[in-house]
Amino acid sequence: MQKFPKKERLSGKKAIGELFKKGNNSFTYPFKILIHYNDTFIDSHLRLLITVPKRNFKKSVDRNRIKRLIREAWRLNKSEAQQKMAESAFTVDVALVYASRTILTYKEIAPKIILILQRLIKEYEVHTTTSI
RNA sequence: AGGAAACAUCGGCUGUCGCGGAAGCCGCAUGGCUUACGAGGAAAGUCGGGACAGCGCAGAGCGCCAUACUUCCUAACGGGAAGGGGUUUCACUGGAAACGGUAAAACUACAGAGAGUGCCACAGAAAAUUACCGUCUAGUCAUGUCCCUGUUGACCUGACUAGAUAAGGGUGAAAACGUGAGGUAAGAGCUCACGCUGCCGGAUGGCGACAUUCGACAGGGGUAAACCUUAUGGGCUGCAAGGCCAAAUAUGCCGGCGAAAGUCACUUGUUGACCGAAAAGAUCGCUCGUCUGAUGCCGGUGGGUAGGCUGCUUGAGUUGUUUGGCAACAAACAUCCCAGAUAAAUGACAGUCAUUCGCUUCGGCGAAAACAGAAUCCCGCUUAUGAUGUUUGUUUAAU
RNA sequence: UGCCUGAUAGUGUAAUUGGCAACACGUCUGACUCUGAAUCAGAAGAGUUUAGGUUCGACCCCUAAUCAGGCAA
Repeated sequence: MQKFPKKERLSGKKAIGELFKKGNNSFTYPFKILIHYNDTFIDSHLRLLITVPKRNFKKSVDRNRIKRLIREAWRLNKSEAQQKMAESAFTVDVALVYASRTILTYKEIAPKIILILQRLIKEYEVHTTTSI
């Protein structure tokens, strides 16, 4: 099943503030990526936040479309990462900030998301070994 | 065929995977399954107006703000409908001219400039009860001419003084009713004829704005999207309003804040209490009024929390028929329940069928598909928009 | 969500009862210098964010739009 319920989405002023304040910053075109490891388990093992800045896209139609495409790509490809993290005792928060100024199609976005998820798995393995 | 206005609709179906709340079922529970439903005409701008909610009643006067032809519609509006007046354009037409008449189209923030104040650059004599040049009359002086040589004759020209006048002075965006005649020392609506405009009164038509007509009077520019006058309306704040629950905490720190006249008490003074209502504060501003008024109030600063439920979607509602009305719209009857998210759902991929465009070897192939995304709800306005269809009237061509 | 300001040469600012759009820096040309900078002289560069209206006349007044900035919770 390739679902994407509410629990796997990051929400709440406090959690988002924490993520943007303490998260590790990296960049993979066209996304700016923020990752933060919570010490305790909250709702789900992997939580995602999608952001499209209003500065680059003035019309809410465009912002909505980009967010929907990213969410769709994430939903269809996230299962591997979720399986790896299934036994851990903490939660990984991820924020994707869309940094391009043009609207990409689904066929362009999907490979990038797959790439980002693979990197995420590698980073996760490093994090677990060092922390233990 | 072109362009205009109004209204309606924007992709359909199948498959695979998802999202949101609702209802039902299963489960101790996290949850799972099924069913139907799930963006717009502008959801936008936040420009008007309401509903709803809260605020130490919101009251009076002044100020402030908004609106401004009439009637009607509406819950209300700065919105809409119908009508009136005006402006511009074009055609025909009357007249010597000034200026009108008829018909059509487009536009119209359209109360008052004859209540008051201000302003009108440059140019022009003058920009608003004018007077520079000019024109005319009278007087004084000077020069000259004439002859009847006058104490002080007549006339021409010039200067000065006192008055009359507003015809002409070609400027300007705008010039003191227009044209013609009379009249006069010169002139002037000073008078007359024709025409124009305004105001008052009467009559007729219209609910009314107003129109037509008669009489009398007047002819003193423009600007109120300058101040203003008149009339009407306006309490303020907004669903992040407001209510409830949970969690957390600090009556934290700094500054400011009064008591007239009077009574009582004893510890007789920077005392306490009563009465009273001052300072201060609230009500958009000011004055009054009202209310609060000491473990209190006001201002500043700082700490904690920042989760959930409700408000929340059944409403000036949708669709249809009939009736009334020129229309906006209203009434009656029947019918239906039709989004409620919260870092924020309404989607992705594949195929196929329609629509439009281009190329066609007429088999097809390729491409495109506007403006744009609900956030308390509703009625308007404004702005952005590619098509397709229907209706209406208009222009051109043909019959 | 609800409000409030502003928009003028390339840049920063002026422009008052509504009457010729101004100043500084920058740019360009010339002079000075072996060359450059500084200095001196001169020139160009806008029609006032856009559209409509009021007025004889609009940066200024009114209406609508566009863009930018700010405030409250």
